[in-house]
Amino acid sequence: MRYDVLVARWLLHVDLDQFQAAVEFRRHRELRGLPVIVGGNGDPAEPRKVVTCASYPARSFGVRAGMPLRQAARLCPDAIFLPLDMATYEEVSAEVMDLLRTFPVRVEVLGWDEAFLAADIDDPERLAREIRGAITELDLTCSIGIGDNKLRAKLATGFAKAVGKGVAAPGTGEAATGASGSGGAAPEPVTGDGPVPGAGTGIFRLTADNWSALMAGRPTSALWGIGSRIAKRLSELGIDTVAQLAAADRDRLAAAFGPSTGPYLWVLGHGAGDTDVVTAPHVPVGRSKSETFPRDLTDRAEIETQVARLATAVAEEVAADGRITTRVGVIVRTSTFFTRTKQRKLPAPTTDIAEIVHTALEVLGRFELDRPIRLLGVRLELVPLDPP
DNA sequence: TCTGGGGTCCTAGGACCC
DNA sequence: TCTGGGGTCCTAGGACCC
Repeated sequence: MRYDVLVARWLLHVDLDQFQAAVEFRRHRELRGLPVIVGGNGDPAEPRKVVTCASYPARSFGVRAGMPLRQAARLCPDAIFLPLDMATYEEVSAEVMDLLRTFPVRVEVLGWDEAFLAADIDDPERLAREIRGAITELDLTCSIGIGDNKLRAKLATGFAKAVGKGVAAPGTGEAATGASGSGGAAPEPVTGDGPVPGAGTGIFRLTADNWSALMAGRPTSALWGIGSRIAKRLSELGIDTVAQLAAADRDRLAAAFGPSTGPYLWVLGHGAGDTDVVTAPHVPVGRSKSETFPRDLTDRAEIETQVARLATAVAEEVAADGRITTRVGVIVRTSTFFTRTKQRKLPAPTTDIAEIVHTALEVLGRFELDRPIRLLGVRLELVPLDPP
């Protein structure tokens, strides 16, 4: 397979708005404009299930992705709760990606509701408007960030997202809630000098020209790749803003974060980044299956049964994909939310489901298992595919 | 009201070998 | 009864992202 890595003039980041909720609105038009919350089995009373996507009206009640469903139900008692429907989201996502590929761009799929596009054109805003129009035809909406690299295009989308609809601009402190379609509280995207012109209109351009003006004063966590932990460690070094990160000493960052991560953080501060758009389908390096149980497990036999079940399920999926397993890992999370992993390399790569299950149980046997267990998981690492 | 599920990549330490 | 340094493989954990 040939990789398209031609230098592109513009990078576009296309991000579907409130994706899972929007998919539900497509088939339940009567729900449009209502507070809809998608997550779990659609039962707000179910413990240990969380919000995957909340419609904008639901967000106005403070409902956020990653929040327990029961909490969402308290914040927004009149919300309509719907179960996750992975198969449909996957179908709609493929429909959107196929549509994007009809434009004169190269498409790199980033998730169900996101893609990077590389375009060699003169007027990226015009292209973005055309794409938004086409997406509307699918009964969906999207925001589009335009940048001179992927990082800036991705961050531009944050400025593009509609203000006041529960979606934060970059740097408003709403880093990674851990779910797609997540949006934070919605303060005005400001730099300190007031609102950003053009923000919230669905399309926004962020390049070297306006990088400093828009990003310098924002917290480091506004950057794609800096989460709360690294932001905190940077803060301990006296680095709180993007401008301070850009001005930081690279050797100092390397000493604090490692020879690869340190300099990478410095690069992020400058807004530099990749421009490669890889159109080749993604080949996963591993596959896992995990489950948080409604009630903690304490019975050893039950724990073993569940691990065997998860191992069987994930091994069958891997086998169906024609992939070969090299390592078997087990994840155990206790009721205290302590998470531990152990893994073992197989003597030889295998497709044998019984051997994988047996190994998972062997790995499980190395855990203490002296506390109630809330989650079990099995992860398989796979032999890389031969290059075509 | 406690905190989902599925991924990727990086770092660090110990074992082992030369 | 010593001592070094490099390279690679393996595991555990951390951090981030959708």
